[in-house]
Amino acid sequence: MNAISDEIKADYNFISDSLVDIYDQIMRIEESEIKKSRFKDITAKELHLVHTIGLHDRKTTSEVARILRLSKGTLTANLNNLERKGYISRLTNQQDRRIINLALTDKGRLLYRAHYAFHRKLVEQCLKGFNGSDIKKMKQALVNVEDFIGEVSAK
Amino acid sequence: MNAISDEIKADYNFISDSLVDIYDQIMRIEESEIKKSRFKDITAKELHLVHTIGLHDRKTTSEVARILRLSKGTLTANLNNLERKGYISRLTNQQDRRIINLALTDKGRLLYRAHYAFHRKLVEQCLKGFNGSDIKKMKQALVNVEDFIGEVSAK
DNA sequence: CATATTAGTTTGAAGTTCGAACTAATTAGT
DNA sequence: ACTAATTAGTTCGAACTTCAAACTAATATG
Repeated sequence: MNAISDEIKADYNFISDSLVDIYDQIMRIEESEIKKSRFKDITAKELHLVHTIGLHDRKTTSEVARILRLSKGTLTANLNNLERKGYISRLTNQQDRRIINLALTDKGRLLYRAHYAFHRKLVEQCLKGFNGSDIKKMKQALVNVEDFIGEVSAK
Repeated sequence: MNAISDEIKADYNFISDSLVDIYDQIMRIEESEIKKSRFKDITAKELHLVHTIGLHDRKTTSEVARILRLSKGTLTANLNNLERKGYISRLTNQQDRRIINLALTDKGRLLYRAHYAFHRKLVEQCLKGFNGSDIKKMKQALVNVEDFIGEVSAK
């Protein structure tokens, strides 16, 4: 191994180690920020579910379960909690009355937007001082990770 | 809003939306990869704990609990499981016999290295085709996120 | 029209997490 | 030196999450 290679290795290790802890911390901060707001009764997991339902409006329970990789039973339990707290509503599909379409209530949409704004602020801070070509590189890095995930999953 | 600003906005949204799902998927893949190996009895959470103990050798139970932001009771339960499965050992500190120093067993170290190698491969794929200055930008982005987390936490 | 399939809920068991009470070891105060 | 206070880690019970299997209701199939 020469000096340049060692340097790159050190960079990779730095990035790898950084990434591990950052997400835990983001999760924790998201929850603690939300608990400072008017939405005190929401956990990080519930926030994640509200985010998913907001992003995928009026999807069925089964579809949302598949997206989040939760069992249907688990999702039903989570939905009961969020419905009780007034963040989501279950809409019986009139074409096929077995199907429930999930949607956010007004309160749920407010939470969704607050959460989304926080994410956006995080990304803005992350890319502070980056120019167009830097941002393009970042997008490429994310696409690379998605590809890697896809490859490993397919195997 | 002009055209350039809208484009940047779209980039931010793309990055923000990407990030949300990627980590869930990485967690899931880490667990499923590990279950294909000889370490079938390990969950994603346990893997995370083994990683932390490997990274912070011979730290006390309380220190590890603080790092992972788990209660001491929870950590004790997790350590019991990992000790039973043979991945970690508790070393009574001879200077102060209240203190337990945590360490990986040989088996635990093997798991740690396999997991670390997976992380490294992920980072390598992520940064595929990046030059030295691109990598520097990536590091900067991570430092920016850490700073943001620090600021929000301090408030 | 009976049967099979599908969507979602219920249920019970297993596992996780927390925080308070507890035990054992060490340190501080007098 | 002796008592009290503190500290490290464990135990315990309650609350919550998760899953998978059994179940109910609605729709599709042959």
